[in-house]
Amino acid sequence: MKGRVTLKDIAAAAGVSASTVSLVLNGKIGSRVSAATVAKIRDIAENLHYQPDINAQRLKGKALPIIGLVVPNITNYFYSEMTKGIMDAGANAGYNVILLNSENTLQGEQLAAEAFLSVRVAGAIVCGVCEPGTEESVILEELKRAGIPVVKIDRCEWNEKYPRVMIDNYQAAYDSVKCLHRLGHRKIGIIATTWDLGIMNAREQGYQQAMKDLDLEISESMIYRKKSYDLTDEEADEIADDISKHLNRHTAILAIPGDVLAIECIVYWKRHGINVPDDISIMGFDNVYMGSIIEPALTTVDQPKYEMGKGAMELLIKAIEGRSGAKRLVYQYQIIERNSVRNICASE
Amino acid sequence: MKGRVTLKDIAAAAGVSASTVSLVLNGKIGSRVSAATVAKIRDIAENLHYQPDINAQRLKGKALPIIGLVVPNITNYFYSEMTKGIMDAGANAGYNVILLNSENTLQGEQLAAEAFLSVRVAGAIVCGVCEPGTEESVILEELKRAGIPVVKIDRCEWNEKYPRVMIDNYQAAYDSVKCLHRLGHRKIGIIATTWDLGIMNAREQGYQQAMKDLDLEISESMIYRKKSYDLTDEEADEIADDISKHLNRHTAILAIPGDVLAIECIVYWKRHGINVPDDISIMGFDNVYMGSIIEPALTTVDQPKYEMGKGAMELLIKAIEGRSGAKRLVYQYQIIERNSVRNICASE
DNA sequence: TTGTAGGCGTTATCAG
DNA sequence: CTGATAACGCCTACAA
Repeated sequence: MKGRVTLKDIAAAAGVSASTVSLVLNGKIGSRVSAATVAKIRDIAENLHYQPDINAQRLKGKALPIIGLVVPNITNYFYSEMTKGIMDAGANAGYNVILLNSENTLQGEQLAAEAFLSVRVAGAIVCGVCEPGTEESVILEELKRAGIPVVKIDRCEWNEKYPRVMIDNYQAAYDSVKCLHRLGHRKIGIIATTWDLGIMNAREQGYQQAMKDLDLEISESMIYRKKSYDLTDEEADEIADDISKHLNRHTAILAIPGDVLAIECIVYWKRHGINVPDDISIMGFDNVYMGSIIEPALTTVDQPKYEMGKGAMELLIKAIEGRSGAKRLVYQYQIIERNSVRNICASE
Repeated sequence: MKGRVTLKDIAAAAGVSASTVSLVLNGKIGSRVSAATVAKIRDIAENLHYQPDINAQRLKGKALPIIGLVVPNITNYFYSEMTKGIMDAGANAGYNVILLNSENTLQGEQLAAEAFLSVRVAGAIVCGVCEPGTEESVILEELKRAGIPVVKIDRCEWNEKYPRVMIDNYQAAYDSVKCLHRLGHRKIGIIATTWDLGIMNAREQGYQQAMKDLDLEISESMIYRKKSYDLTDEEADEIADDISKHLNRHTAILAIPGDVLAIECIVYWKRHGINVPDDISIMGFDNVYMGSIIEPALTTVDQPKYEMGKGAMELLIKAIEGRSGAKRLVYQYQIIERNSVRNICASE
């Protein structure tokens, strides 16, 4: 006794066959079923709280109204906001979301791919892992081979074959440097990563190019690198500490891994008596809610997370339904100037 | 051509029947299939990246390894942390999670219930809505009637029939008042809600009782009520503003709806030149990450969100597998003293 | 040691 | 107007 109400139950209650019930409930009656029967069936279905079994429907060729989503970590506001956009756009179109955290791990992403394959999701949205290896594309290929459309979001290469949703990370970093420059900064350091991630490389290149174009000098000592993928671990403190020991090297730091790391630095510096932005300026990336709360409020590059999520879902739905969509959706970023960057020009 | 690899494909490739493949892949061979066949089948399955269709498996009576989860809003750190606990515990046991936001809306929860019914999830975890009405239980009853085990989390009554995971909200609020009292506060106000929510009522009663037991006076004017469910809207500012206009009424405020609201107040007060904790002390609920970042750092009641999520999932799995589990899992809260509450005793 | 048959809930096709 | 029937992919008896 599983309690689920099936077509048969309704058929039995209505004294008709299951196929008639199916016809009625799917509205596929060109005035072929008597009005009385229709009413009775609808009524019973309502009373019994009938919900079609989408698994059985899928067996008959209908796509499952479920899509898979992998993000590194749902606990991070950046991804949860994005996820909400995805879910909302999905709900509008009747799609539900199976959510998985990859923990920035190839294995996590592999597990997600397997789950998606098993579930026979209608499509998948992937915010990829950092861990290097060609295997990531292998996983995506697997989904593709199985006929599951994939849309990548945030973490993707500017040029690649998968449909993807992103901002122009290169240009955003470029503009960030220009912003710092406009505020009078000349010695601009960067917290970069060792991650094998297109968007991080793009941001770093944007930084390099901007520095070059502005005739500013870069030395290796101004480039700090985050190795671990966790933005709030001891390594964050180490980097913050390292920077604080060389305050003369730079007046401003661009934290390209994102706001969470920038915030971690600010917190660390505060604890150690280093003033932001007087002793050091810092600029983040992503525009996370916390950045507007912390003191000083964080200057950052806003990514329209929610909208990007929505866009990704809409793109995916197009792909699922066989309509062609864009190969690349580029959203506008926006530099939000707050108080974590000192205006050197003004103060002199 | 859907691309999915099925048992048949493997059978064809191996030159055996589908049932043999099924037997082998399910390990149900008491030395009944030849080692060579086994090896061949395993090999082919591997190469073809075969993943069983769990929808088809479910039709055969096996429970879907998918559970449903409704939370008010995944964007809120409290719920995302909880969600992570649920997902992690689920992953350990092979369960995936379909996530839905209710937006604190009965309709949202209804939609979730319908989705869960359609998907035939193996079980559901519900963090209920605020909106009043008996309908919530109707929805849960619907799931139950369909044989879908339900575990409630965070938002539940102390005494009710559903298995549930929570802290002792009454006692936590009671202890919060005692904490404020110990720090020298006597005029203690509260931000309560108008929501029809057991946990909020419990917290409010805990506050009332503690005040009584400590011989402290309560006047209606010390009780502010949040009506909307959104903790960061204009109403939050209105309440903060209202409080700021009557600083003589109270030296401390207990924000029982949660940290997010408390933080909103602090931000508002800062913008308006009111000092926390010198002009007013405030204490939150939940222990959200942001609370440790904001200045002054927020004194609050920690709920073990991640562990509660894990516990809920483990409870649910027991229910799914027919093993009996606890009816109520009560986790320990912990008062975390930071700097948003002034120590009046020390400063005199 | 392996194959065949039936059925899970649904839908589509074809009879009645 | 309505009912059988087959099929989707898988699993389990049972038959060979």
